[in-house]
Amino acid sequence: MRSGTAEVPAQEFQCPLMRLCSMATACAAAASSPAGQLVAAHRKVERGEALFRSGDPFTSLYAITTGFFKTAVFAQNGRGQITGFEMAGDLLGLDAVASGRHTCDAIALEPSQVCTLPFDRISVAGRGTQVLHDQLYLLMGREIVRDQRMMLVLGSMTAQERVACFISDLADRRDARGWPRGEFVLAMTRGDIGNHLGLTFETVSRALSHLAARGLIHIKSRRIEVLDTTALRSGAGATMTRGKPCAVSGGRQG
Amino acid sequence: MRSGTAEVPAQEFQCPLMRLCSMATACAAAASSPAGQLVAAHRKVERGEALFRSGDPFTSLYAITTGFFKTAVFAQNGRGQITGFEMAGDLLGLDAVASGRHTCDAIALEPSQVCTLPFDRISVAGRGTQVLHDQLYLLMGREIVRDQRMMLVLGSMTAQERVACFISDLADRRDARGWPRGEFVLAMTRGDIGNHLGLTFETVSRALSHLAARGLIHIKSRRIEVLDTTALRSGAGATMTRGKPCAVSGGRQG
DNA sequence: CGGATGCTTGAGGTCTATCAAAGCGAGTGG
DNA sequence: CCACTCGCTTTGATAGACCTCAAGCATCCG
Repeated sequence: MRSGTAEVPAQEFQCPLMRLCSMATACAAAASSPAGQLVAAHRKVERGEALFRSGDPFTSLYAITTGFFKTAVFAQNGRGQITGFEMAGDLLGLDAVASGRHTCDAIALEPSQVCTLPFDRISVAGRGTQVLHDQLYLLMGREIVRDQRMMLVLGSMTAQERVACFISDLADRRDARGWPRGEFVLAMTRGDIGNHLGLTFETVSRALSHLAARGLIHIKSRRIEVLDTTALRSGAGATMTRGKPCAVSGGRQG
Repeated sequence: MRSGTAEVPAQEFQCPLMRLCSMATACAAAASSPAGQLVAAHRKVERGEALFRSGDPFTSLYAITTGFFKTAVFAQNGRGQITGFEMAGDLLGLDAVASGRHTCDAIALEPSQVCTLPFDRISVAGRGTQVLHDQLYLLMGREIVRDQRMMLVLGSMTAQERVACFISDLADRRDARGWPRGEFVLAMTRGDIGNHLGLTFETVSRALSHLAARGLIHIKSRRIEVLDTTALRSGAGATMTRGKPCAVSGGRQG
């Protein structure tokens, strides 16, 4: 009920972490405490505003109900790396579980709305029931798998493959939410994409143009149309030199 | 015996996840079940052997007591990416929490020994106490932070910086275990390092040679001696063109 | 001792970064 | 409403970092 009041039914999520939310609510109810105590509040984040920043104390997890975020970690020298783009239905804040402080910035790319989930209360509520813990394990485990997949992209793919993967990943995530996967509008700049993929914005632009020239996608600035999902997903290897079946010596998998 | 491993008591851990182990034991005891039920068994893994492989069903977490592992994820096309090198005191298997199946291979680089922690039993044991859950959250959270830091390395550093970071990270991790951080023997090949860092083994070799020429380290094949920790850690930017304070446009925080 | 595997180093090619300029779009103010 | 500005995008030319190919050496092991 929590986020069911807004006006954009198509692109909005009732409660992105429905399971977690309802679990939490159920737990809270079971513990005879008001549900509102667990799912504290909805918070609006303006475009360009930070939901939290690296170094901020860890208070809550945030479930995105509407909008789009980017998360970025930073090195001492100031260099930054966008570790991911999160959309409605995604969870933000898991980076802070370990140290009690956030290790990345979360910045809204669009006017967004999140559902605040105070972590300590989740913990307390979960004490009675295993379900909540299981759900959190699942979410953290997914984050680990996602990050490792990203390492594969960054470590072993050419520019064009990275961009192709990026687009097809976005499409897949939209699909998983029941949104049209064929066409959409990018919420981030070429610069952001490039940073995320370890490329410059010019290279991203060129890669997109090239993918379009090959007929895999159609682009008009931020507007993307996916024409050949299969080719995109397969990495879209084109004039690739790299990409030998290679490696990881030592094991099998020659 | 290859790299001076075995029979060196200094390099061994009683139980790497001491906290988790003892917690588990305590919990089990509290639940009036034999402790041996939680920490099932110690298992030996030969050099080159897999502790588990991608696709294997998730049964346990593994705490390394002795030895060295590499973990690698694979793409459909067979390309692999080494996501990390794990040493005594590290935990293996968190990749499988989300899906119930392992998403990477874990291969021993040395004769190793692990402590098996059946996950379902941990869950059950944790039902009563929060401590065990907290410990697991901590460990998973650390994995997330580590992976994201690796994304920063892969996405924004030059070859030489990556190698410098790699070496200094190894040194730090040895230090954290009370081992001499100044000199050690690499358990992995140049090829493995290169794969992990998104480079070729030739480039790794050259980068190491260059770092040695600059006096930051001393190398003799696998034997490493760290001479200038500070310079190494600072990324060791040398003839770097990349690496402007740059980025992550969009938000502000120029 | 010979073979195998891994490491080093060199030469040349290629992908991607860098530098540069022009087109486009959206928001602003006159 | 239009000119203007500013940020984003596209595209080109050039340079540089890293990969590829290749040969020689070191180390390990049967």
